[in-house]
Amino acid sequence: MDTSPEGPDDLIVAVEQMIRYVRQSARTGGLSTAASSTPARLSREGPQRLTELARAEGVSQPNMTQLVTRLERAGLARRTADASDGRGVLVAVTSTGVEVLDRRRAERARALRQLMEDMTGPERQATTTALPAPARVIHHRQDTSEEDRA
Amino acid sequence: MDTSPEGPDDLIVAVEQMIRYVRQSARTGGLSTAASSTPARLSREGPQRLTELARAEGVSQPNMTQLVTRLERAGLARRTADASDGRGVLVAVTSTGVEVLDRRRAERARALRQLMEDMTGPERQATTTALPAPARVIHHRQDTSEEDRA
DNA sequence: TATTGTTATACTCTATAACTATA
DNA sequence: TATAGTTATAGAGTATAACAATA
Repeated sequence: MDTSPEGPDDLIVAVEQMIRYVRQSARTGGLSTAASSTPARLSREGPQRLTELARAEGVSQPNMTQLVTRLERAGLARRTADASDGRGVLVAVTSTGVEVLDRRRAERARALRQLMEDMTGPERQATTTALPAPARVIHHRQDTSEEDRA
Repeated sequence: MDTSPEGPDDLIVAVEQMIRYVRQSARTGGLSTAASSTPARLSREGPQRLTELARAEGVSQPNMTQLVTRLERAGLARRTADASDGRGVLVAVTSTGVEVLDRRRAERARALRQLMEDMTGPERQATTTALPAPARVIHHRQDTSEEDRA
């Protein structure tokens, strides 16, 4: 029943190695994946409610509370009161946060570019073509399950 | 000097999404990446010294001490004294550990297979071809830097 | 009563520094 | 003195449960 000759095991190993590599490269910028994903979203989509953020990032509300506290301490994000709802807070990225994001993005891009320079032409070609595919499928899958929950 | 039309940013996003997906799927088995990588290595290569393990996994010695302690508590690994060196310990995977690894491997394979079923034929083809390429380059890069250190 | 956010608690994963025991 | 391993300490990142404030 195997669709691919090598079986999925090789792919899993490949993905795990890529995970390690990217995580290490990401750490160079001083931010973990969790710590950078939220500022990135805030910079993309503007200030948001804490609950909304937690849901969007797929983490628990207490987790997001802590994460935002850490981001605030690092000067990357800011809490402001929500004028329309006394219970809520709005979380926004700071200008420092945006700068750090840009720097980090550049570093990761450099790491990935260097990785691809070490590939053969066909490998590079195939990678460029293939990599967005799993992402697309995952994205679609997540959207669908969110609709299920709603 | 961009080699690819889309630029590396799209690839980074793709990789990050894959990381999240695989991490979530891996968690299903009850073991994090760190907690499963070491038993996997032990099952592949046999019992090893703690220091050796730490170096191979790229973590600090205290980290490995803790990790092995957790694995022992979970019944997945075992410490034995090294007869030839009173200071050392040998870490081995248990039969339970091997079973859990197998189960986990199957679960991940299923997740990945399902992911690939949602792809178009060409996407699937390209993914199978491309995914091992970054892994190969990363692997080579790690080997080289280890030689540098030695 | 339901929702928003925080606090309390606990566990994994990670690191560095200090320590113990053996070589 | 150098090496192997553990303990101490600290911080990120994650979760659930309990709580306070507001709607």
